[in-house]
Amino acid sequence: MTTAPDYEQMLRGADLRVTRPRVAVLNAVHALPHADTDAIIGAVRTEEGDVSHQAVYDVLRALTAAGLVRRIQPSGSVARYESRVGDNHHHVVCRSCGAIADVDCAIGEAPCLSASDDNGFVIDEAEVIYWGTCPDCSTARP
Amino acid sequence: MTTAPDYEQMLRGADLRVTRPRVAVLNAVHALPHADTDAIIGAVRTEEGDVSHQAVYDVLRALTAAGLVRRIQPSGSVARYESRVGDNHHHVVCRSCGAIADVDCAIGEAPCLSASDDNGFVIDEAEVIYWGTCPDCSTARP
DNA sequence: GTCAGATCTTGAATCATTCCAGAAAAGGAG
DNA sequence: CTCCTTTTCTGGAATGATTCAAGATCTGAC
Repeated sequence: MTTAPDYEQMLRGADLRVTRPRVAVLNAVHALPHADTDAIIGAVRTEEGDVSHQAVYDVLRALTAAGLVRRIQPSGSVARYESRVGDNHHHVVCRSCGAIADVDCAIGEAPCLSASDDNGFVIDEAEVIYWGTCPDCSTARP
Repeated sequence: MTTAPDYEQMLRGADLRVTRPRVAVLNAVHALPHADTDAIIGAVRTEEGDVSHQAVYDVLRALTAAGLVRRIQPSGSVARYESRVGDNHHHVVCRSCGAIADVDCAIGEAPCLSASDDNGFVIDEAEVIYWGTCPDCSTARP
């Protein structure tokens, strides 16, 4: 991998206490892009031994609130988490197998799009999900 | 309302059998924009008497597959349904209260956006969700 | 080292959604 | 109009992600 992020430093920077479960979850989210909660729990337990699923849920919520991870949840999918934050990129999701890939945003800063009519809402982010078919599924069933 | 849609005609046009629950669900979705399943079940029962929740779930899935209604599900929300289909419009969602409003798409046809890098995916739709604060919540807590 | 408060553990509860098997109804043919 | 086949609806139970609750443990600051 690239320069290993200093997870402890990241936590302190976000005013979060440094605990083993938190470091393990941060590590898992960085190692498994777009992983769901279950996969993260598995990775954390492999690395750290017993950790309650509840702790993982709590940690993920805290990290999301602190902006250290980003939560995404395409329709029909469970919650997934990724470590790329701050660059307002988007996602392409496979309708067939649910695979997710990153798509860079041309603008890079939120909100990258402006609404034609904001209905009086104060908009701070435009989230784009591209729906389609991934290469594997396209090949399997042309 | 505008000219009352002929729900029976719509169902036949989509090669779906015409049943009381289906007409009632179509009616409810048109009457309650962005309603969740529970609200639709309530509206259907008010109008039609006892209808099992299972029937409503089945009908909503059939109508969605037929393209008569559109299913939307912003992160952290339950499934919601709307009757505007075919114009590829988008939505603005309030982070505070969950309110949803429609936003017309400047292009109008899917996919209205093209990805900077499609990762090999065949993309057929670009779904945009604007996140922000609705007028009510903005006023309540400035 | 001590302490208050944040965080983790364990175990149960909630809630949207789905699965199942049988009963009922719709649409087409005779 | 009546019968038959297929789809659809009913009723009840199951699933699975996520959350709630109470008490034990750990972190960071003094």
